[in-house]
Amino acid sequence: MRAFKLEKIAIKARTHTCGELRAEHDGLTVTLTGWVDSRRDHGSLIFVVLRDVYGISQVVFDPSEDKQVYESARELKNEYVIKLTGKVRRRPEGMVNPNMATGEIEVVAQDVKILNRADVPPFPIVDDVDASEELRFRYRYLDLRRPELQKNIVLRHRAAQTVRRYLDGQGFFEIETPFLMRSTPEGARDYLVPSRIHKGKFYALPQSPQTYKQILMIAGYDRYFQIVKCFRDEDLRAERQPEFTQIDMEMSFVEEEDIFRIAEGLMRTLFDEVIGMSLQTPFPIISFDEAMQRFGTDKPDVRFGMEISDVSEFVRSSEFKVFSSTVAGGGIVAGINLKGGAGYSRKQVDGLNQFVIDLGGKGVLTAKVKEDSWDSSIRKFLTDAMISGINEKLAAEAGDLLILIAGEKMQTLTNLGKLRNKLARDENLISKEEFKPLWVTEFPLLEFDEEEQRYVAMHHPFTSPREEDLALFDSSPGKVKARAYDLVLNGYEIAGGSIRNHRLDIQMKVFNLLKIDDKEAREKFGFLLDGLRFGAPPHGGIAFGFDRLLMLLAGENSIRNVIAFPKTTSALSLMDNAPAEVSEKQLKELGLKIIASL
RNA sequence: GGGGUCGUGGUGCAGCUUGGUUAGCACACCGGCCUGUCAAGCCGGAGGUCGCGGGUUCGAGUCCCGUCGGCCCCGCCA
Repeated sequence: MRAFKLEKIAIKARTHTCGELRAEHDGLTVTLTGWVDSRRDHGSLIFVVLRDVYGISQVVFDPSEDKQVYESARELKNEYVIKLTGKVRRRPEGMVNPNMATGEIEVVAQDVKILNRADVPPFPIVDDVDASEELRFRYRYLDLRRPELQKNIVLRHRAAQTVRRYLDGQGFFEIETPFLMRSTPEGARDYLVPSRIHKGKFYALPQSPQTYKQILMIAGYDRYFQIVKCFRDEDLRAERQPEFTQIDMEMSFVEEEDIFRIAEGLMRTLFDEVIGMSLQTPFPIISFDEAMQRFGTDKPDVRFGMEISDVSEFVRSSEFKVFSSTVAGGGIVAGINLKGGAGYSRKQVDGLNQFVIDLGGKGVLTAKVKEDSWDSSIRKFLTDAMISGINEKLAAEAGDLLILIAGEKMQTLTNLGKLRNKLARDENLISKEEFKPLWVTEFPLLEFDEEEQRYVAMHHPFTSPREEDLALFDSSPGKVKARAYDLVLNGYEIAGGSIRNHRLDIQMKVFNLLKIDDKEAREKFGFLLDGLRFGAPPHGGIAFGFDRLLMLLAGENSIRNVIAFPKTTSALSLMDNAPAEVSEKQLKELGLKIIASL
């Protein structure tokens, strides 16, 4: 990839790129342009490594070849931009560098021209840079000059082209949707844009093009896609940026399986063409309930085991109050088995306990499994039958560490799920080379929001309920399942979507459950509701988190390393200092006034 | 909104627990030597007042409070 040939670029200033010269070019006179990567001065022999985005080449300045050119090389410093002409020759016996793509040859300098000088950079332009991320962000143009990041950015380009080619081949049309749209209720906090022409009114930047793509289906475009920026004004994480890119898709006349096949085909093509890895399709499917039960999360990492087991049945009548009363009160006792973890020290076990307490739980109870019994503070409260039951359920063997949590069902499972991930990281149970995608389906349509004291959509308010659950709408809305699905890869949600409501009556029923009355629905989503009245086809779609997917393809653990200009965890851009104050004049034009910042 | 952690020459770190000599090391940088390096080597040199503000103290990089910023996590993210 980095040995791109110059003939394809056709720039007069140079004849070749820094990455393309090989033994076959021996004897050729070439001109290269690029940045000085390093200079090694041997007194009367100077080596300069020249770099561009395509690779690096070694240049030799030899006074016995050309005294004057040799003298001018003494002036070269790191990151100077130069144009260099010289003769390619095979390196002498024993001097070949096998770690370098161009290591068989070197260029004997005949002429060098400094196109621009450079100050000493604040950090070296090398792959294993140890500069802080803060510094790298401030000088992002230098950071982006590092081969490692250039590789990621080029990988991103390749992936985007692959997406376009694949989806075009599947009959999708790429259609742009507005960035300036109206703010809608539900979901994430919007980024707002004040209107100058209509003072006091605001546009919102899209959290996703959701309504537009549904409108496109109603308009008959059949298959739509877009590689598009989305904006959410929420707090950041290693895998979350305030603006991020989605591969957004929507299709008419489809059911879940149709979308799975397209999404799987896209994944296969991406993994094959971008990193040369073949994925097995179809991907396995598990339900939301099963994911929660076995992994304590709706985005399980299935590259390792350590699954959660519910052991409530064994301790229901235990003398240990914490267990028996939890189960009696409708809660559960569940646990995971850290194979070979019996060697954990008191301090390590305390650490696990504190981890769960920090998550808002009550802590953990542990048992070190011995040949005939347990080494545990709760041993004395449990009968032999209880212990062997739990042992069997958790597949416990001597030398294992069992970690149990008692409490409300969802919280217990969730905390065990987080503990499971933490332990896998701590114990290095995760293979870096492996990719294990799976579909998670049968999500609840709604979840109860304690803060707002009402149901909110788990996916989004346009998601269709399952036909067979319509009867539950009035009696127990919390039990209604949605026709929604997530694609999970190695513990990351990399895509999510649903079959949408194309029938107006069902859409209105969902709005009513969300406590959005007819008037508000009409006001906020009138255009979409009207559209549903004029011949809306059944439709559904999915959106991939492009940055997250690239992070996994590139083997990075932060989304920031696959985004050219990312923001910090406090949503700042350290290079250009956004966000920034604006002039009085600008505010006045917008009819805005800043109230004292708190 | 909350928790954790970090902030010391250009860069990465040590020093902080037990306040007190010229704040130490490595890399980078500058000068010199060196014809086969590719983490080049050898010799020499310059460069910091410890994120910022306040406090305690005879005395603060070191203790306390606040604040700003980076990173990680919880909440949040349909």
